[in-house]
Amino acid sequence: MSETAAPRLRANGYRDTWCGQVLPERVDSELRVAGWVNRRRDHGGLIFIDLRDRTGIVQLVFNPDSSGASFELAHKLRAEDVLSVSGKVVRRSAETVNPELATGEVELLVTEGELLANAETPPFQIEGFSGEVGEDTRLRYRYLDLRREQMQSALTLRHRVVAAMREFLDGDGFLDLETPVLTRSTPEGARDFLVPSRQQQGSFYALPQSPQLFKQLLMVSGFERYYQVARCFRDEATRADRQAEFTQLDVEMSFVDGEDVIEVNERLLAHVFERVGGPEIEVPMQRMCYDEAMGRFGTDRPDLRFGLELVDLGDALRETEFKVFRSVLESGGSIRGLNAGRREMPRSELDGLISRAQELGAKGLVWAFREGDGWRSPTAKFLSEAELSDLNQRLGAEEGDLLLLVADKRPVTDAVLGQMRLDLGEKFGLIDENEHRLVWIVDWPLMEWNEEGKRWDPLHHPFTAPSGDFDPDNPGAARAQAYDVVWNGQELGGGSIRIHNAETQQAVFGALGIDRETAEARFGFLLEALRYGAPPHGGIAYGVDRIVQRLSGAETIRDVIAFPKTASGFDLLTGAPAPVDDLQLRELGVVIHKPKLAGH
RNA sequence: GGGGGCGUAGCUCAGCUGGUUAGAGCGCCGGCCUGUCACGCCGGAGGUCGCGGGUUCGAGUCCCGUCGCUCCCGCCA
Repeated sequence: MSETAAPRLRANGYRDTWCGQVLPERVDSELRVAGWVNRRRDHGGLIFIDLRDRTGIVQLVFNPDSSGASFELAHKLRAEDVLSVSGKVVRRSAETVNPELATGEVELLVTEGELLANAETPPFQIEGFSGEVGEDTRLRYRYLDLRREQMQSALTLRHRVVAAMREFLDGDGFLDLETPVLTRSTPEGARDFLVPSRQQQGSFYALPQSPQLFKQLLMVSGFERYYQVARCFRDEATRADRQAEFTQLDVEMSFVDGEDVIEVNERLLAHVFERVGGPEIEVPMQRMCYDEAMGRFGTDRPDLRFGLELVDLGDALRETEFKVFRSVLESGGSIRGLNAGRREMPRSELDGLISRAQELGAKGLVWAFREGDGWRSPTAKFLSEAELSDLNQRLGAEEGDLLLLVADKRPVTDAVLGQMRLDLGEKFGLIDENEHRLVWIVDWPLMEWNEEGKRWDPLHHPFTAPSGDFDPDNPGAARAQAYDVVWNGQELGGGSIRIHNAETQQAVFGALGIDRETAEARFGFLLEALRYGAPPHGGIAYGVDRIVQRLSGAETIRDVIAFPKTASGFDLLTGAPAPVDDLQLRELGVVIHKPKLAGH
């Protein structure tokens, strides 16, 4: 259970030793331990209690001869009662050693015991139950769920990760500085959590989506190297790897270029992984251009542990008679595909792939098995022999290989095939869980065209510095001084060099469709600060929860957060969010038009 | 906002094509038990089948609505 050495204990009336430290070298010594009753085995004339604290479990033995009055106590003990006992450490006879237990060679022969607290029967068994308790029950009684060894380990690991981050940054001259949690709403990006102001009725604070602007201001202020373990808030739907409230390691440095930031961060990651027993990191880490990542994997966070790479097929179909492909190519779209390898797949599963492709935004999916020089596929009859043979060649198809093709606008083909590649990689067991691939994604576009909104959106955020001069008339051509670090297909962190002069910042705002007045109203303080001597600066932000999730092997981010919320944002333990009384609302000047009572 | 899955004892689940008294394992309670470690043995209690409505002679089962949990899509600069 222990992830760190237990701290020294001052001997007191309750205990002088941790449960996990009742080890063979203590045989014959008298000691006192305290903890929770993990399990009791009452044999009538002999009672065994497994006593648990955060360091582990030790077996207590009560018998009428040596335990005296505490024998009667032991008989009444129930699961999760809190107990302090003293006694003598004795070696177990060879046949009663429990090799499953770190303390299994010894046991504590109890002479005195004190019941510190009675426990009601817990709603679920803390230990010794092989099934998986439903998550809502776990969250409703999270303080009990957290007693489980798995959760103790996860949160201890989380502590160690954050401690290692601090240790590294402290040693490298970074200052841990705090920034406000009550801040200003910026309507771009994710929805803000708003906090009504009592003193300025009708006005609202917003909880920060990140400390981005404040850390830039700290650079203007000359702190040069800053970090913060910062709680961030986004009022968006949650996912297995997303919570509305999450923790970020936020880092910013002055007088640096992208290489400097990457160098520091490679050392940071190597240090953290080394400290917590994560996979070894080779420095310098692999780098991949954004365009290459999109081209080969259809995503800006590629999982490099397996192949199934995407292939451009448009050139093989320039002259095609197949109307579907033809119209896509004529309207500037792309045809891309991947070779899933030699797979048997019944028709029902192939239909499932089509549904999945449609769910991901494709209009359809072409599947085919290479057969001779051609295809076995419903689509084969629409394509010429030459085209089929060319496609087979481009996809590296061998006899029987399953080929998947999507025709659409480039972002759609990438998104669909990129996700299907991951689905298939998992389905076919192509991912070696022991392999770890970290990669920097570099050379990003600064902006991408938002077809729906008919405007340019930043790929990172509007404060990212362009590479070289920025041409406001051709924003799509601009590249960004940005870098994301990706681990096995998950983004651990992302950052950039920031714009450090007001003119460039204005020009970028302009290209993003934020006019001068709006920019002044929302970001005037930043533009102003940039005019007072801002050093070149940049940094990065890491998703702490995701890093810990990965390191612990947890299925969801919720398993490494002490008190997470459900998918719909409820805290099942406290009942938040909850209605407030009218007086509070009146003081805030808030009027509720449609009171929606929580169904909790 | 949309789609899928789930909701039956404290927990994890089974419950067929609608049918008579809704089951199992664990836990819990009582008894017995001096070497167990998922202790064992005997006995027992425990159910608003999420909630509301409908169909039916009859609903855990079918239909509609609703609430909750979860996964996915949208969203997440």
